[in-house]
Amino acid sequence: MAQYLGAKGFAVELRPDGKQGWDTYLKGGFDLLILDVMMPMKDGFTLAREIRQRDERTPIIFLTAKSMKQDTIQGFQSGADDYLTKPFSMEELLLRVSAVLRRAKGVTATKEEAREHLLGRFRFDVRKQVLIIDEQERKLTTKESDLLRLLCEHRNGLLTRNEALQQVWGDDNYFNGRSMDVYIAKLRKYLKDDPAVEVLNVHGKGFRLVARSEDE
Amino acid sequence: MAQYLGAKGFAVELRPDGKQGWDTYLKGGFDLLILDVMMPMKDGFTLAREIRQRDERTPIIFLTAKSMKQDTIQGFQSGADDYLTKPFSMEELLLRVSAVLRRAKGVTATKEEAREHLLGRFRFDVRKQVLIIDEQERKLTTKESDLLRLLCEHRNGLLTRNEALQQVWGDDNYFNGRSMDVYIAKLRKYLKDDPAVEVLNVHGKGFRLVARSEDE
DNA sequence: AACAAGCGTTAAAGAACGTTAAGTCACTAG
DNA sequence: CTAGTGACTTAACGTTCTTTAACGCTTGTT
Repeated sequence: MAQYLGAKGFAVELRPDGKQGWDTYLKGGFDLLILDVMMPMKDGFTLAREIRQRDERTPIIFLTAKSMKQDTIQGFQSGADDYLTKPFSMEELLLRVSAVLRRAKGVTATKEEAREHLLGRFRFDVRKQVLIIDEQERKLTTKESDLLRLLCEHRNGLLTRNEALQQVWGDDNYFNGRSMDVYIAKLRKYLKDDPAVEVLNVHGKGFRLVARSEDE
Repeated sequence: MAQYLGAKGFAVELRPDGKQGWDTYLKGGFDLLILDVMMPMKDGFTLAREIRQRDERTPIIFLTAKSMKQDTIQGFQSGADDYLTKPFSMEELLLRVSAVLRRAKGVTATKEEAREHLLGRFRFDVRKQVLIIDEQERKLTTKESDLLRLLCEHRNGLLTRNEALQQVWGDDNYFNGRSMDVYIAKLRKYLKDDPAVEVLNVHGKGFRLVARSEDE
C-alpha cells in the first residue's frame, strides 16, 4: 500500500504498530491517516480516539478485516471518515483516499479560515494566536504568531531570513534582523516543552522548523 | 556467483570469510550484501547481526545449505531481506537480487529524502548533518556537511574543484577555493578517527574520497 | 636546480547568530 | 494626568560559523 500510494505521488510514512504510529503522528504535518484496526501495541480504534482528542480535522480511514456492522459503527464513532474492508483493490484504496482528501480540503477551505498547525505535542491556532500544549494555553503576540505561522508554512523546508523579514516586518534592514533573532529565541523558549520540535538555523540563509517523531 | 553477477553489470567484491567480509563492509558504499551462513572465522548470522547494529538499511541475502525452518527463522531475525537455499540456479539468484534491490530503492526513495552514507566505521546522516562513529556524534556545519555529501556522492571517483565550489559556494573564485581547502582540512581531522577513510587530493583537478578495507 | 602554481594547516579576523536585559513607545486604568 | 502594563526594539556580550592571512610543503614545468 505504501509503495503504491508513493508511486501515485503521495508522501507516505509507514509504521508497524499503533504506538509508533502515534509517535509519528505527533510530529505533525499529515493530511490523512490510514489505520489498521488490528495492530500490535495499540489497536486502530483506540489510536483514532486519542488522535481525535487533540485534532478534529485530520481525516482518518480505517482498514478492517471484520465486516461486522457492530465494528463499523464503533469505527465511525471514534471519528473515522471512511473505511475499507479487506480484501480491497489498490484502485479502491486510491478512490477513497482521493475522495476523503478532496472533502477535507473543501472543508478547511470553505468552513472557516481557521488555520491550525499541529506541531509535535503542540497545537497552534493561527487565528486565535494561541499555542496549546497539554491543555495549557499560551497567548502569542502578533509578531510571535506571524513568525511561527511562516515557520509552520515552511515546515521542514527553509524559511529565508529575507522572506520572514519582508512578511512580518515589511523591511529587511539590520535592526529588524536582530529583532527577529530575539523572536526566534522567544519561540524556542515556548517550544522547548516538546524536545521533538526544534527551530534550526541555517547559517547565512534562514531558519528551519522541524518536528521529528520520538524514536528518531 | 561473483563472476556471473559481474557479467550482469553489478560491481561485486568477493571475500573468503566472515571476518574479511566485515572489514570490507566497513569501507562502505555497498547496495546489497550476500552472506553465506557457513563461513570460516565468522558465520553469516553473526555477521548480519553485527551489521544491523550500525546499519538498518543495506539489504542482506543469505545463502544457506540447511533448509530447516529453524535456521531460516533465525536468519530473518538477524535482519535478512531474503534467502537462497543451495543448490540454486544463477537465474534464481539474479531474480532475488533484482527484487531486493528494487524494493530497497523504493523504500529509500519514498520514505523521505533521508540520505545516509556509510563510510568505514562512520555513519554520515545528511539530513541531520551529523557524523557518527562508535556511538559518538559530531554535529557538522552546513558547509562541512554539504562538502562531505558531495565527496560521498563521488566516492572513489573525482570531485572536481569547480563542481564543489559551484555546489557549495555558488562561485569558484580564488578565495572560495582557499576556503574550501580549509574545510577539506577540517573534514580530514574529523575523519582521521578511522584511518581507512581518506580524502585524497588530485593535483590541479580536485578531491577523491576513498574507504579501503582494513587489510588493504 | 629553479621557479610558479597548487595544496595543507594553523591562526586570526570577520560575520552571523543566541540570549538576556534594558530602553522606547503606545495604550490604559485609576 | 500619571503610573503601569504589554509589545516591540535596541544594546550588549558571548558563541559559532566562515573567510582571510600567513607560512611551509608538494607537484609539475622549464
